Amino acid sequence: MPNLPKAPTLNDVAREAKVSAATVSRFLNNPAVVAEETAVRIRAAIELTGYIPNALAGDLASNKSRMVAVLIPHLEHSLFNDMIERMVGEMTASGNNVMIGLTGTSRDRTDSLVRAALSRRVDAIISTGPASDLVDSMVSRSRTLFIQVWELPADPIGVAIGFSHVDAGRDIARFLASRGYQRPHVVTADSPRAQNRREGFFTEWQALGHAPPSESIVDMPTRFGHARRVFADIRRMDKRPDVVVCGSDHLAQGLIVEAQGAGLRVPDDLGVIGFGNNTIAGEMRPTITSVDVDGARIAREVMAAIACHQEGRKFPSRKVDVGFRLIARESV
Amino acid sequence: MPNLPKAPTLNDVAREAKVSAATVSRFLNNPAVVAEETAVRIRAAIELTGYIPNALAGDLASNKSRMVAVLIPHLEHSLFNDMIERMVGEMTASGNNVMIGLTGTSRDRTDSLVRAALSRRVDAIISTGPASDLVDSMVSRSRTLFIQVWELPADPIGVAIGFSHVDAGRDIARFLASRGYQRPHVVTADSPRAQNRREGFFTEWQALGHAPPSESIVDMPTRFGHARRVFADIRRMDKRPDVVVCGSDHLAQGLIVEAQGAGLRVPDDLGVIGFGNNTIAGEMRPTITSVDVDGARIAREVMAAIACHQEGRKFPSRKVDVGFRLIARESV
DNA sequence: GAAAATTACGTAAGCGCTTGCATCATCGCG
DNA sequence: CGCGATGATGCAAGCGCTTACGTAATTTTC
Repeated sequence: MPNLPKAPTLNDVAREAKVSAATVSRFLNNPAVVAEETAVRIRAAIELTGYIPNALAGDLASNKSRMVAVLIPHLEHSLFNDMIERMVGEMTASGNNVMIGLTGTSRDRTDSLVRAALSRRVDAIISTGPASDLVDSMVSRSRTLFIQVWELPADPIGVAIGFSHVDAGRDIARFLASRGYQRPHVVTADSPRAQNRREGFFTEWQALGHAPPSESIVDMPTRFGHARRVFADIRRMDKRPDVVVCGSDHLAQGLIVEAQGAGLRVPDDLGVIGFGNNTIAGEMRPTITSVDVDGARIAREVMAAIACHQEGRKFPSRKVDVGFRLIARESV
Repeated sequence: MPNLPKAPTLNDVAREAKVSAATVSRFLNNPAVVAEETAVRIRAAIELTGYIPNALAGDLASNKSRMVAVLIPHLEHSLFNDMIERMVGEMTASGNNVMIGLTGTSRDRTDSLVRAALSRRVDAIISTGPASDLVDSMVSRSRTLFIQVWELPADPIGVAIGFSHVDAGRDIARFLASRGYQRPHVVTADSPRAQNRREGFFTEWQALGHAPPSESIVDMPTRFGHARRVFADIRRMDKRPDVVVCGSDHLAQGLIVEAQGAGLRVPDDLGVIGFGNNTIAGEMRPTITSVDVDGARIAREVMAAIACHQEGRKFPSRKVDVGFRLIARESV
């Protein structure tokens, strides 16, 4: 850290270019409005001074931030990484910066991250988690757009872009029943979404005339490493399940490894179904049957919602159901 | 979006609490300096108005931002996620917000993300990638601390916290030689770090009197899915390798799956060694021999460097070598 | 009990930008 | 040729905070 004099400001550039600060500002934000010869001088001055605009000042003055906050539970083993990666990429491309927050499963942490985001006057907060009343009240007093993704709450705070996890659970149940499975074992993580899928599955499975499935609970996030314990649970049971319903493809992968390690063949001796359609689902041997969620679509809708919001228009719908697709592969 | 009147400001709170704005500001930044009875009134006023400080204004006035930018190539399949997750967690805990940037492998993207970060006057930029001259010049004119992690450039721009990838490659070579392997196959990604490890491996392997290893090149990031092609490469060779050196544990995992799928036993028929000591390395069957990098240590050092910088002290060293540990497990 | 130190708070000058309004040429057009 | 448009720029008032400095009241010290 050399002992720098002080970062050049708009005024320094203006003086150098022999124009007013206002003109430089206009040049920066909308080059078309300044005369070409002036623009040339300004460009030279910027080059010469090494000027980098102070976004803090700019955002304060213009009352907008071109920043978006993304709140997710985890980075490692996250079902959302693919979608997040897309969103972050597109946001950056459209000139927004992304502030990231890891909420874990703690409500307090979420609250304080929302507060921090609001404090920086982000244009939007994208959240994968449930929102507390506090979040609701903070957000609704603000000018920030709150976007919930990967689920569809009954009455979203701002905009929700996702799908019904209950329906996903239901469809998995139907699918397994159609394949003739008799004794599914359901692995559920301690998250609202996973609970919803479980509920959808259990309800439908029993509606189809079966006995309630056996189940295991794992903590968040649903990882590869949980497989060992889950598999042990299964081996200990009197009536062995014939298929395992997993909350993520990584867990499914783990189960396949465990099963094979124990000499079982997948799917012949034990079926395994994942969730999220992670790229590994199609790459594993056997390939993993999974539920695909169109992360790219979600990202696009999110971008559209943000664009609307930034331009002052209102996003057409408060809820966008992007659906899901069950992808049958080899593991079931 | 209700048509809100306008967010409450410090002045609104001050008026409500019947004190000056300065006092409220002091209360917010250093509660100890205001009298308790005043504090009570201020708290009530904040509660009543639903005031959320405007960090944009605060940061501008105080010329600090309590924001840190983290630049990584990818979110999916990243070797760094574990470290990043830790860092983000600690930063948030210490009151810093994190801006995230995905650089991919593009230098331009990196440059513009650095510019964006500087524009927001972040306190520090943490980067896992190589830094261009442009980055160097932008950063060194600024008051922002540039921290390179996971590697140790000869002459870091700011502070570097990492280890020698050449040494890691060398140690892997020694280890495999000591285990009696004869024909390693090296899988290298198109990244500077991976190249360094490759170089270290090749140099040492040949110094030990062996013929140069065979190799495959994969693109970034080094994923599970690359295994299929790499394994095909291997099967096509006249003299089959007896061990595969992978750039990540995910790739190693993929190779194990492929090898087993082809009826080979790991490690008896083919050894596999990973890199990064991801949690799956210890959970896979067989468990994966890998190189552990102490992400927690890196995160701590990063935090320390940032703390120093924010408090105006200088960080004791420009380079911190956190080393690495080869962890022998079952796959080799 | 007076001087010195301390505590609690207000005043006001910025921080570096944006933007509505005013100004002044220049230009088209009847 | 005169006048409203149009275009390019400057002026100056903020945006919502922080903080050096100053002041008045209270406490300490000898």
